[in-house]
Amino acid sequence: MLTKDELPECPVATTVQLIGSKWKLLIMRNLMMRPWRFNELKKSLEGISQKVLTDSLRSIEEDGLITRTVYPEVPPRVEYALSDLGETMRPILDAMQEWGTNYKNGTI
Amino acid sequence: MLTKDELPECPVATTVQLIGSKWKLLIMRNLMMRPWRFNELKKSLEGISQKVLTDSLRSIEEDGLITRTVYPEVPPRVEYALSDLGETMRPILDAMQEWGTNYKNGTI
DNA sequence: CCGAATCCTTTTGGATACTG
DNA sequence: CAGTATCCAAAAGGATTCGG
Repeated sequence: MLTKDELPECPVATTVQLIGSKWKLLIMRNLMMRPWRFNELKKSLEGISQKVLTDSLRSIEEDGLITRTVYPEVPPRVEYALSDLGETMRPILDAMQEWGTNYKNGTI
Repeated sequence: MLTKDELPECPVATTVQLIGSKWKLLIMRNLMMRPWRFNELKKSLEGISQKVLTDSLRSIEEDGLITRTVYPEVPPRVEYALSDLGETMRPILDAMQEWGTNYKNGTI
């Protein structure tokens, strides 16, 4: 979570600070559907390395956007899910999804 | 402008490909208000270097999101403005602005 | 004023090997 | 399965200089 003195003046800049990068946005897009396991995310996000995925997940977890649940099984199972805060970002992802759809359609 | 075979399947990925980076989003946020001059943008975007600003502007210009107009004066004046396509991204930036506002307010 | 070009540092990220 | 650790290559980014 960002502390108060790290928050930029502009609200957009605040948002950008949390999810203004390629992989974080794509991870959030996935988690908008349902919880995902680590390797599931890795397969889905074509081209991402394990390191980058781990780092990205840690970062947005620290920012309180997602939760990480470890199920003590063998083999281990770890699930990533949206937090309540992360859920509030849905309108942003929806807007991006709609724009991308129209763009590909040639509607715009 | 992206060609058809460069477009990813997911609409969000398409959008991310165009504006999924810190500075591009902040540039678009500014241009949502009105056209801006180069040095004006540079002053507004605290911490950006001339090179990064130039590169970012070229990139989103090539993608058709903004226009670049050179006024043949002395000293030269160059204005960057939203294209019609760029204008259609307003809902995305609006969603980010609203989220950032609520986040800073502690409303969420 | 608005860059392009160059050089150089810093950061990011991929590959691999290893672990509970 | 879900990581961590290490090393190294690639890319991004800063500083500076120069030009129309």
